Amino acid sequence: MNTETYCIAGRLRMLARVATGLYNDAFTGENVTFAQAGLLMHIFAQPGIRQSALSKTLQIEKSAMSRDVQLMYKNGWLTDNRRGLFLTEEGSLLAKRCHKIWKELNQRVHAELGPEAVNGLTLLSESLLTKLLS
Amino acid sequence: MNTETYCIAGRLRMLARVATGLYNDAFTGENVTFAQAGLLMHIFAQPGIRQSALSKTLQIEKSAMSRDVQLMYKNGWLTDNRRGLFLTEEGSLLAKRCHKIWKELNQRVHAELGPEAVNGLTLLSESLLTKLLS
DNA sequence: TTATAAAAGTTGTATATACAACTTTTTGCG
DNA sequence: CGCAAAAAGTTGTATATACAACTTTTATAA
Repeated sequence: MNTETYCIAGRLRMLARVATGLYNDAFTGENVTFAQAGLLMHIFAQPGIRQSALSKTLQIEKSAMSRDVQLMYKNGWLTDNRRGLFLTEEGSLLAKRCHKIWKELNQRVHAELGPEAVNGLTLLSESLLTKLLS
Repeated sequence: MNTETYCIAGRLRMLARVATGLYNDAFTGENVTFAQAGLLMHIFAQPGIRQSALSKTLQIEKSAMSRDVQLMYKNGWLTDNRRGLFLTEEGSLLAKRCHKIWKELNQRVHAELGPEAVNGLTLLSESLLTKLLS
C-alpha cells in the first residue's frame, strides 16, 4: 500500500463497518445494536453522566447523541426527569447482559487479531486523537 | 488500555467518526461528502465498475450502495442506461478536483500521523480483514 | 440576586448505513 | 435458444450520524 492508494479515512470507515457488523451480530439476541449496547455500558459504568460528556468521550456530535438517548428512553432503558443519564432497572439488567456478551466477544477479537494488530490500533488511535483532533 | 476497557469496534467507530469529519471538511468547498468523493474517485479509476464490486471492495452493503449511487445519479455525476457505472463529464471533472484535494490531505495526514501509526493501521487492517471478515 | 454569557440539549434536514424482502438481470446448462 | 438458478439491484423500514439553527439550562460576574 502506498500513499497514492491508501486512504486513511476510507480504510478506517471500512474497518468500522466490518467491526460494527461483527459486533452487531453478537447483540441480535438482545435486540440491541452495538452502538446502543455501548451507550448502555457507558451509562452503567458512570451513572448520571451527561450527554455532553459522552459526546466528547465518544466523539459523537451532540445532536446525534441526543437522538440516541431519545431512542434509549423510548425503549424504556433510561429514567426521566433527572440531570444526567440513569438506567432503569430494565436498562440496567440489559446493560449487564450486554457487558457479558461484549466481554467475551471483545476478548475473542483481541485474540484473533493478535497483539501486533491490536497494538497497531492503539498506536494509530493515540496519534490520530492527539494530532488530528480539533 | 487493557482488554476490559478497550473495545475494538468502539475504538474503530470513534476513529472513523473523527477521520470522516476531518476529510469531510476538506470537501465542503466542492459540496460533496467524503463518502461521495471516495465513490467518485473509485468510479473515475475504474469506469464501468459494478455496484456489486464496489460493495465488496468497500464492504458497504449492496442496498446502501444502491442508494449512494442513486444520489450520485440525481446529482448528475453518473450516466444512465448502462451496465456498470460511468461518470458524466461533470462527474469526471468533479472526481479530478476531489482527487487533488484528497491527495494533498491524505499525504498531510500520513505525515502528521507518522509511519508507525500508519503502519499500525495497515497491520490491523490486514489482520481484521483476513481473520474476521465472513 | 439577577442579567447575561456559555454550555447543553433539541429539532429540521440530509446523508450513510444495514437487514429483509422483493424484482430484475445475468449466467449456465440442457 | 430458453429456462432455472444465481447474482445484482431496489425498496421498505430503521438506526447512526452530522450541521445549522434554535431553545433551555447552567454558571458567572456585577
